[in-house]
Amino acid sequence: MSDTFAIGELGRATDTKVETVRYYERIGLLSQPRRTSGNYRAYDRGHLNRLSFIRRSRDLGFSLDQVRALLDLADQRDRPCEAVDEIARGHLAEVERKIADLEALRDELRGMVRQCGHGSVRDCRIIEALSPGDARATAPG
Amino acid sequence: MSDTFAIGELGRATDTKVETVRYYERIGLLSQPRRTSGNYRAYDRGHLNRLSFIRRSRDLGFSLDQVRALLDLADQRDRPCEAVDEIARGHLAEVERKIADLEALRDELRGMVRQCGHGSVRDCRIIEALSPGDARATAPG
DNA sequence: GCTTGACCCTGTAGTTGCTACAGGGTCCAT
DNA sequence: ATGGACCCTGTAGCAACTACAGGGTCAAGC
Repeated sequence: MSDTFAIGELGRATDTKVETVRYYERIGLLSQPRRTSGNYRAYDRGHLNRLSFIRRSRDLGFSLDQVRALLDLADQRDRPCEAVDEIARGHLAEVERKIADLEALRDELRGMVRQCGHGSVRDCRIIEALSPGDARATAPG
Repeated sequence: MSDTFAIGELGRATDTKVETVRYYERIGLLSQPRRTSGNYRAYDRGHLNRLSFIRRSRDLGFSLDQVRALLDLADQRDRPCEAVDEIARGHLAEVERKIADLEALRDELRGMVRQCGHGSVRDCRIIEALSPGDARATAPG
C-alpha cells in the first residue's frame, strides 16, 4: 500500500496532466511535495485531496483565483462560511449571465441557419446576416 | 466627405480598439491599407465593411479561424453556400453544447448555494461539495 | 552488467484574442 | 514654436494550460 504517489499516479488519480500539476505547484496552488533521492516529486494523501478539490472546482468553472480563495477559506475552519457563499453566488450569477448570452446567440444562429437557401454564396443569407447593411466587404490585397 | 479613415475613426465606427485593428492586420485578417505621407494607415469603405463583418462574427462567438473561413467563402461569390452553412451549423452545435454544460453547472451551483447553512467553514456545505469524499485537503507548506 | 523503455526533471515557448505599455513621430491649432 | 491629440513600431502581459527540448532515473529483462 503506497502512501506516496509519483506525479504520474497523482495525475491519473485526478484526471490532470502532469504538466498541469507542475503548473499548479509553480503558481503556488499546490504545495511543493517532498522529493525522493532521485529528485522525483513524492505526493501524499493531502496533496491528492487538495488537487481533487482544485479539479472539481475548475470543472465547476471557478477561475484559479476563485479556487485559491476557496482553498484559503476552506483552511480557516472556524470562520463563518459567508465568504464561501459569496464566491459561489457570484460565480452562479456569472454562469447565469453566460447562459443568457449564449441563448441569445443560439437564437440568432438558428435564425441564420434556418434561412439558408443552399444556393450560391452570392445569395447566402448567413453571409448577408454577417455583412454590414449597405455594401460588401472586400478581400485583402 | 472623407472617403478614407484614420485608424481611430475606423475603430470608433466599428467599436474596435485601435490595437485590435492593428492586430487583425498583423494576423492577415484585415488587408494592409494604403499609407499617408506621414505613414498613417488610410482605410477605405472596403476595410470598414470587412471589419464590420469580422466584429459581428466575433460578437456571435465565431473564432478567428472561423471568421477567416467565412471571409474566404464570402469572397467566392459563385460557390455553393454549403460550406458557410456547415460552419454556422458547427458553431450552433458548439453553442448548444456549451449551454447544456453551463446549465448543468448552474444546477450544481444552485444546489450548493441552497444548502449553505451560514454556519462556520467547518460545516460549510459548499466546501464539502467541492472536497473529495473521505478526507480533507491540507494547506500548502 | 547493460540495455531498453517508461517515467521523471527543468526551462522555455506556444496557444487564443486581444490589451497595454514604452518610446518615439505627425499633425493641427493657437 | 508649442501643446495635445493622434499615429507609428515593437514587445510583453493576461488566463490556464500545453508542448516541446534536452536531459536524468529507475526497474525489468537478457
